[in-house]
Amino acid sequence: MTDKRRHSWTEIRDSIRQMILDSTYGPGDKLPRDEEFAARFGCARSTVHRAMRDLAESGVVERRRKGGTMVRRDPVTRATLNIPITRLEVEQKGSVYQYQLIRQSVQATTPAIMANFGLPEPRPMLRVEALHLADSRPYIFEDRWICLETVPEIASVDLTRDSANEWLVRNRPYSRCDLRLYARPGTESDSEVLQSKIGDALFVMERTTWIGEDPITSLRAVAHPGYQLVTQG
Amino acid sequence: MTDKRRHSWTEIRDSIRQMILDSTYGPGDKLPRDEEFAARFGCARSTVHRAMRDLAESGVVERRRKGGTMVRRDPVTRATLNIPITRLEVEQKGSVYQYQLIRQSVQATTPAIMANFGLPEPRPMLRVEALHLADSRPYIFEDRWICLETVPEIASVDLTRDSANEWLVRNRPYSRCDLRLYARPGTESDSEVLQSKIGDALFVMERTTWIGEDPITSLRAVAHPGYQLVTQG
DNA sequence: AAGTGGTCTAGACCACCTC
DNA sequence: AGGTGGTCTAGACCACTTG
Repeated sequence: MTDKRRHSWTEIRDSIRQMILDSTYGPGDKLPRDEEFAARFGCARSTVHRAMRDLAESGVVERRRKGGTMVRRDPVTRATLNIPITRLEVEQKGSVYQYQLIRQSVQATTPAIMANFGLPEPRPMLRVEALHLADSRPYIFEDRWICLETVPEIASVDLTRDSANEWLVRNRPYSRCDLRLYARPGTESDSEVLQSKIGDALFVMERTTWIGEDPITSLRAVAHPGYQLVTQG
Repeated sequence: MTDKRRHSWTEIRDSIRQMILDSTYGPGDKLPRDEEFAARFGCARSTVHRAMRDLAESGVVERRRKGGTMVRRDPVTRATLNIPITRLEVEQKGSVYQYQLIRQSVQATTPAIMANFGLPEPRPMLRVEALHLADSRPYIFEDRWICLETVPEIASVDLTRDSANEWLVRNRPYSRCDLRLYARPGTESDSEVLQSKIGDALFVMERTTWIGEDPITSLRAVAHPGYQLVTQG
């Protein structure tokens, strides 16, 4: 009796991936149309589509309407970073979380922030500097700019109690997020808030978000010495 | 005349997301079944499914068979890191790429590497230390361990010519990848390969990959001072 | 203009998990 | 054991983009 089990999209994805590794289809080659694959595998076109979407998301192939499906010339390793709300990150380590608002004012954007957002002209935004603490020790210092035109409600949030980080994550979805990670030697002003030494290697995360074309927030988060960003996928 | 346009899954996703932001459904709440939503929106269940899958992938909801769909209590920001082959990263900046093999030998895994892989016992692996250069200047130094049982073919690759980075990405798919990012002060041995100064803030990426349960490779990549990891999504 | 991937439908069955 | 999400099918139409 023949195996009448239906083809699963993961099987089909793995078969196609194997053909790519086999060099049946090399970098830059055009793959057969979904319909063609469906006929070969004896499954529905939508099942091939599901498999292809997975390969596209993981960076193995590139798809274009009318253009077809190509094997990517430059394979990439894709990793998903989960960036939790800082309070939860601290609490999940079993530490006590505290938060301190350091400064808050409306200022015109600096050239660096304008560059982050891609704005041609300066714009007044709410600048918030705040410190997150774990077990009463500095954990992350954040210097954040929030666009008042896009997020007017932020003006009525009591930022001495609730962190802008948490309020924004819970209340403002974003459609685009730029991220920049690097190491930087600690400065004198870092040492004041983070209790670090001048020259310490500090881990910095810069994040800028938009909803549609409208800027939401741009922030630079500087972590205490020894901080690690971990992901598993 | 009524609008007969079909509902798109993005519209439905946005509607559901809006209800969550509206607190129609709060953190931890159970959402209606997909079928129920389909009836309300007047669309097929699979369209609701498509919308829900997107919300689940972006960390807004959590789904379980029989358990239903819940609004996540702890919203997370998810960002996808694209980690290209180092050669391409250098070339895309318009620089000239070079590669130098520094050391290569079979050694028993150190406790740190065993911990990365979750191995209970030491195991012989190929250790490769290599330097990637951009315009003749040190770019990234990598210290890599490759499991000879999982990747026996690596023994026949000429690692003086081709980087293990490139060979593995092109030839070995992985099913799991752990990533750890942090900043570290430069040591004396860093300064030898990276032409950095002792105490410089260096950006470090540690990556460990498996295929199924089998270890593939674990590496620590130390970047030159000033390196930035950038993503856009 | 036409070919390709993207989406939507309606229905069926399956697999997992909680109840 | 039963309810829920996950998958698969077959078919249709749509939208993008390239030849």
